[in-house]
Amino acid sequence: QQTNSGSCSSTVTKDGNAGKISHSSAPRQRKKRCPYSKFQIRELEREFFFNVYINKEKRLQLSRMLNLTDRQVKIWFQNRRMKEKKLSRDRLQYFSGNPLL
Amino acid sequence: AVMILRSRFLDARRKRRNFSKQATEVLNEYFYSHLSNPYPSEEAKEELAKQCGITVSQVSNWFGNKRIRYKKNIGKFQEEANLYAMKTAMGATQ
DNA sequence: GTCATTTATCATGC
DNA sequence: GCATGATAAATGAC
Repeated sequence: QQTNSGSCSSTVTKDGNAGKISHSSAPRQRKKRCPYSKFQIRELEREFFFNVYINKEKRLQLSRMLNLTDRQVKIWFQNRRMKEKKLSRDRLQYFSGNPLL
Repeated sequence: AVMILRSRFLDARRKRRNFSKQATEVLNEYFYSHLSNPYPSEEAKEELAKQCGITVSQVSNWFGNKRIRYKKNIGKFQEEANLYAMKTAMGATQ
């Protein structure tokens, strides 16, 4: 597929909320979903294979290497664990209807 | 042999198939009759899944997609909403 | 931490 | 060409 182009690059620009103290009706919007690159996914999956739970040090290390925030890495592991659980459920259901076992 | 089953499993997961007309009918009936709170409980999801011949996850997916797409363009679903409102009204008076 | 969601994106059907 | 189902980021309840 395509590699991530400019719109999602999380290079240095963090949340652009510098200076604005406009409280009350602050329309701070939800962060736009930005699909990760193949390289990012590969590295995340590699670490997930070693340990499903990642510690703080490796998380910081990974986030720097992949140009992601530690929050993003943390959430990726949470979602990945949920995905693994669902995969297990689906496998069980699929093979329990035993087609050819 | 194991590899074949594994690949078949992966393919079955990825290939999308539209639900049957009856299944969509059942889901829409529930959705529009609970339009003020279209969040079926876990038990309701299981019942819907059984009626539709699909999994609970598929029911959750359907409601997730339906809620966001309805909210995003209510006008497009107005006709459909009226249809099912009429349908449930007919069922209630008989 | 889990887990049901929201939202955008992907992949397919037709 | 969009409609539709499934999946991938992101949030929030608990």
